[in-house]
Amino acid sequence: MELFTFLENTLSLEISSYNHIDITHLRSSCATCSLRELCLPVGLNEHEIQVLGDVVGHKRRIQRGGYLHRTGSQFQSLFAIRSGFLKTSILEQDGRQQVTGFHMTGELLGLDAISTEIHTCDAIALEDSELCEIPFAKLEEISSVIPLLMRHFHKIMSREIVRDHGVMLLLGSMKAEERLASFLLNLSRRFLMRGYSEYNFNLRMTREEIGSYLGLKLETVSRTFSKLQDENIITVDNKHIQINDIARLRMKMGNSTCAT
Amino acid sequence: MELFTFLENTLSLEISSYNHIDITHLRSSCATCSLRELCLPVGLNEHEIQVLGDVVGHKRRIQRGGYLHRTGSQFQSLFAIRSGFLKTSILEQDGRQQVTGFHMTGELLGLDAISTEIHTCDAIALEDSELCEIPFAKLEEISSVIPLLMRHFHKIMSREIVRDHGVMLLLGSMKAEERLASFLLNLSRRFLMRGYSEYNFNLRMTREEIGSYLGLKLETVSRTFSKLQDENIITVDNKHIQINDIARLRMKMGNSTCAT
DNA sequence: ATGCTTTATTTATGTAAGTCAAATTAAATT
DNA sequence: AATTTAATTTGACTTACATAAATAAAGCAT
Repeated sequence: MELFTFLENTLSLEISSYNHIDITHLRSSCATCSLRELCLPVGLNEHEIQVLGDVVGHKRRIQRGGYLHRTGSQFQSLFAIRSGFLKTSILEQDGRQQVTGFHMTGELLGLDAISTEIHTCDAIALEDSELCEIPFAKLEEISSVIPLLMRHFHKIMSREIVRDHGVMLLLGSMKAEERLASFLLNLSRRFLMRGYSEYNFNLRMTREEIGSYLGLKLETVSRTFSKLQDENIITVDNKHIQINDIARLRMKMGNSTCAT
Repeated sequence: MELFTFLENTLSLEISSYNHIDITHLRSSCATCSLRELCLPVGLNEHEIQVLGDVVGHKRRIQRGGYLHRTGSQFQSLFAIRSGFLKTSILEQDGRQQVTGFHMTGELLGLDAISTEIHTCDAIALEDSELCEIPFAKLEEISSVIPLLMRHFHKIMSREIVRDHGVMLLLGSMKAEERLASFLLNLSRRFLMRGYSEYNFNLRMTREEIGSYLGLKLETVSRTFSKLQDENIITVDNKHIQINDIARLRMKMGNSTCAT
């Protein structure tokens, strides 16, 4: 039951009506992580869950700093994050780099590679991580016979598009302070959804990686952190962030037009 | 046969091996536009094409300035652009706006709305446009029985994610001149793929809309156009663009590190 | 511990792009 | 064709962020 609560938070979906599904036996298996994202919230029956269980492949461990996949490598599987924290980034010929996302437990990696069956980004673990491999061909096969699974998978892809559009808005029209406020509030919410504190957390990434994601230089990230700290909105201790006044942090994000 | 060439260009896919499919009878029907994007390149058989034809709903005309859909409205269908030119943009409470894309013939709109079944952006015609409605529920239904269609649809969604990541790179790390060069080259390629001149085309959007898409102010867009014109790389006559030296334009885009 | 490397902070200075304002041109409307 | 409205261009000025360089702290191995 606790897991249901967790899932409701993580996925922002109503699953209370699916209490009849016994998922306790899945807890300890690798299937759990992918099922969280892929199957559970959509109310499959016992049989369907079992079918889906078969899709989930090997568990994979990646050490901090290790690559899950590199740009240009062949795509075969999606990866569901069971635990840990990863970044994805694209690298241009000229050395220009852009972090395209930070990813945590329950999220799905590899959606960009479906297009050409070649990975378009590097996925690097920012802390030791565990992933479940989901062979994509199998997933598609099974989607054909479990409509709700297909539907849910489409929603996951669509959600990624919506997220990207949000980042485009951020990069296209926000100032440094607003970007950082958005970023912190986004992390805060995601930690909360996973049962961690929304006010106290450790950043897994460097200032440079934050900067790359937000379209800022690391110095600007650092300076902006300091500024928010001076205003007693947050407390920064190296990688540890404490949000002291989430309301004011939200205001920082909200009205760019008012901000001077 | 000419249509095949067109499709190969448009979709960057090899369809020459599917010459056995007779698609001439589809030409004049509304189905054509959606089939272009959805079905043809993946080599369906006659029967499958017919099944797919049933998915395609009404043709819809939107006048210049008209809305295809608004943020917050209920999602039911994807729309394939049969002709015309549209923009999509998201609008925040505080008035901040971001153009998330410009869309032309053969492209598919509405993917972002699958997630919540509510449109997350406005879609506005920048010139009189014709669209084919594709009820999404039907599309999913049929995907179940035509694996190649499902596969292709997934690739389309994935391609949108890849595109968005490209825009994130642009917004996150390029200078005004590089952004505009990228933008023009992107348009150029897309016009070429549709059989139009790659060196001469008319912009359908205003400087302000370009600026919104590229994270720049309209004055900066205008100034940068003028600068590229001074260097004889392009000729700008209001909305008409002529690319005089595509190689140098590519260089403008390429090496941000070298550019001073 | 000790040094060595990476990461983070801080300050001063420079620059690309934003802002404001005004003139010009094009497009829409009557 | 006349009038209004919107779009574009250009110049002068300001600012937010980048760049650069020096310092400090943290992580990691020896």
